[in-house]
Amino acid sequence: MSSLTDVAKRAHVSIATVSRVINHSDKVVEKTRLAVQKAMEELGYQPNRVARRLRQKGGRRHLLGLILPDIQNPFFAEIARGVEDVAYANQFAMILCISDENPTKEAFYLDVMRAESVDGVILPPIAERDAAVLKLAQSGMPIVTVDRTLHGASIDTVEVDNFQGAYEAVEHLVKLGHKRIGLIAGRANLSTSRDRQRGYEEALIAAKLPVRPDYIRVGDNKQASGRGLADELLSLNPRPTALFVSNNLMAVGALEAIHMKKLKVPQEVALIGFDDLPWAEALDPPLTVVRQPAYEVGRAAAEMLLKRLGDRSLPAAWLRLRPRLIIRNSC
Amino acid sequence: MSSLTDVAKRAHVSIATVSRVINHSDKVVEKTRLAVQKAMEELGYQPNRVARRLRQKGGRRHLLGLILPDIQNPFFAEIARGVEDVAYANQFAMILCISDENPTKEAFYLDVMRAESVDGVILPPIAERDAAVLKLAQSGMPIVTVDRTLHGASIDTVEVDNFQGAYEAVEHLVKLGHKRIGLIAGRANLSTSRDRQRGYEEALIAAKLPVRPDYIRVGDNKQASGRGLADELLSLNPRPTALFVSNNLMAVGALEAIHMKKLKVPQEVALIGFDDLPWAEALDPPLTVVRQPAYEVGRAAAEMLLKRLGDRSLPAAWLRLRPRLIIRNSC
DNA sequence: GCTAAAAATGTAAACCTTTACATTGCCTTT
DNA sequence: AAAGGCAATGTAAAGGTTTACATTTTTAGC
Repeated sequence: MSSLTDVAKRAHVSIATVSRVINHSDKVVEKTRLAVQKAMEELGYQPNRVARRLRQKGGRRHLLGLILPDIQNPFFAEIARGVEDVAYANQFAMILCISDENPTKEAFYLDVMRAESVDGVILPPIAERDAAVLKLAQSGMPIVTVDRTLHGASIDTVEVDNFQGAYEAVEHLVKLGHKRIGLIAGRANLSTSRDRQRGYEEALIAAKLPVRPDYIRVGDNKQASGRGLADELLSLNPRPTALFVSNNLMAVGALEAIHMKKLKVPQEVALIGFDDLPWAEALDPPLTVVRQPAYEVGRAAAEMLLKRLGDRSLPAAWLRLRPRLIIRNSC
Repeated sequence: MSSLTDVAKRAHVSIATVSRVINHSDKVVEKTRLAVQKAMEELGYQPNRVARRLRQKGGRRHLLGLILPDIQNPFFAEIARGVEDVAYANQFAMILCISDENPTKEAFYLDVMRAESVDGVILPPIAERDAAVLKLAQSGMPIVTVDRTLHGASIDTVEVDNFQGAYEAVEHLVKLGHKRIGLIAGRANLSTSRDRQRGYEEALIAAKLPVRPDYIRVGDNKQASGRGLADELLSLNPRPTALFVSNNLMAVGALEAIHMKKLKVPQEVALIGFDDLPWAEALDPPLTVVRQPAYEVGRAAAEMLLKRLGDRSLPAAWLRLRPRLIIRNSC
């Protein structure tokens, strides 16, 4: 692996000049620049990003971090695509780490981000008060939170109107005549879960329907918990005629539970999930969902981060995107 | 951000000693070690990974790269989980990049890996002869290829017996009495696609059935192409009574096409996909698939890489895992 | 208590950049 | 023709770590 020194020797100039050619090619006279470029080419020289980052303090390192709680959730995967597209278009590399909804792991990867000195980090915080994220933000690392709200600091944020999405979903069920609507809520301690639950409750209240605590179960956003809790809800007497499920994976789980109980969808149970799935059409039946614009969330977050990198003094931005109810055949 | 020097000063020792405490705490006497650890704690010291990597040449940098062609494909996402679990258990950070099946992008990220000087890289090569990967491998970077074979170098590999999986799938269809079996093959230029096609053909030949070129379509592994090609195949006259689809996303697409044509599965068309899906149970109908042990592929690859990091002189290892036919209701 | 060996610790160079500051060389002005 | 100014280039330090080698301290054997 050739270094600056090798190039400098070959081009008969100093390393400073080579460095200048690489970075701000202005202060170098044409002839020298060409000689250096020729030497770089001949040696197949590639700047060492590690050394560069060690030296460079606040600069653009063209590296951006994304920490996701669960890569197997298509919602997050779609966010990743959005971020990546913007990053790549701007010659930024995106490195992705998986925190697995595990605070220790998140802290570990936040530290990796700091230590690798990425330019900025995008992440859905694991908890509403996430000390590790806050600490990194306070240390001056540009951070954009997505999907979930973080309390305790003013940080760039892109989120979706979860309340609205849930409200519309439940309203839709009400309009279809459902009076007993169950909720499988998402992990507590997540702003999204709470907002969706609030949307559910308010929609019921607006329809003058009772909010029955026994119709509300709290899951962990995983498929298995959706299955288990749907099973519980559907064993109730009288059982709910409709279920609103607060996340995509749990919705699939609920569907499995319904199939296991051999109930007909939507005749015996209606089902609405939060988050779309690329194969929602192919499910049995095609699933009605509240679609979050996940790709746009990712794009917007990356753009926001890039903007902040350009000007650190910008006030914290807050973008709230609107979800959309996609009606298929499950209710 | 405190540095080695700060810790050294505070503990009244030299930076070398501090470094030793951090790395191989053997050569340091108990008392000193405690003093250093105390100082580190008080200062909240965290080693600077960038500086560390700059210095450390062949050593363990505790950073490992994974480049995946498509994060939205659950198969790859599952591999990522496998790799991540092993990495994390060994205090390695895993950084993940998305090449999007795009050679330019792959080359870009390979360069990022080199430049960030990760300890090693795991990836399914985008093409069978992937010059960029070969070049990086030749430069001494430990590489483990997964899922797909790379020609032109002896490199650690973890793959799945694609031939066998496809053979069993088609054999199963034959046993059920199907005589006209269509194939939606995967992207050309991928070893997996070819092996699966070979399995399909040999199974037909073994059953003394003709291999009809018009029953074979080549897709790009994306959902949309599965939909389109299934539509084409099912418009043929006589149309195939069964489809074997060479990847999960295309299988979902095929399912959509079948639904659009209002054909009954499995009565009118049987369907088998390659790669399982976490929600295959909830599809209409639950999809029969050849399940690849993706998680194990990831785990094995990471373990292989870690092993190689321990001893560079090891001969290239080659692990072939067996897929399993999971019979559900689509045939 | 002295010496030699072993163990612990310290010193300084190296890794590859970037960049402040110094130097060189050329051009313009009087 | 000399001086001053400016543009181009060079020199060297710094960034935080690891590590070969040098030095100091401890231990053991007598």
